[in-house]
Amino acid sequence: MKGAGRPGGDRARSADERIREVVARIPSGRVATYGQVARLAGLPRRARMVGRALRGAPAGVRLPWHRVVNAAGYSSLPEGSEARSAQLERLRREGVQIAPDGRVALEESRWEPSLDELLWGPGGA
DNA sequence: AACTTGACTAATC
DNA sequence: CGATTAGCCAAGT
Repeated sequence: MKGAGRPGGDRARSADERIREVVARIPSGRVATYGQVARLAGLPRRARMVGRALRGAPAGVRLPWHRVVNAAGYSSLPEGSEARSAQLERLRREGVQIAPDGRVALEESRWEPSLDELLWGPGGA
């Protein structure tokens, strides 16, 4: 049969799936950047794909999407949008410091997964 | 099938 | 600091 494999190789889960897994591990009170998530998901330089994955994430899949901000420390959601304020609101509630202009204190709150944390997810045990 | 968009980013000017 | 450029690539037109 011809439909044996997924395009791009079936040795791994889909990119979207891996991205979601990474985002799901970001601890409360911490934030990660799109590029960082991409890298951790094994997709270096594909930051845009992270945004696409989150945007297309079904409502049923509850992910801490609000813990992902851009490399400059700002929400990448449209300025003035409800989603944007919701994101900052949630982060604030988790204890993340946010400047008056909406910039997240990346230097202080960036998630730096330890080796243990990384091995934790995929059937680590 | 060509072209544009976009929850991005790092480098350069 | 802001503007541009180049890299990236799935989806949408």
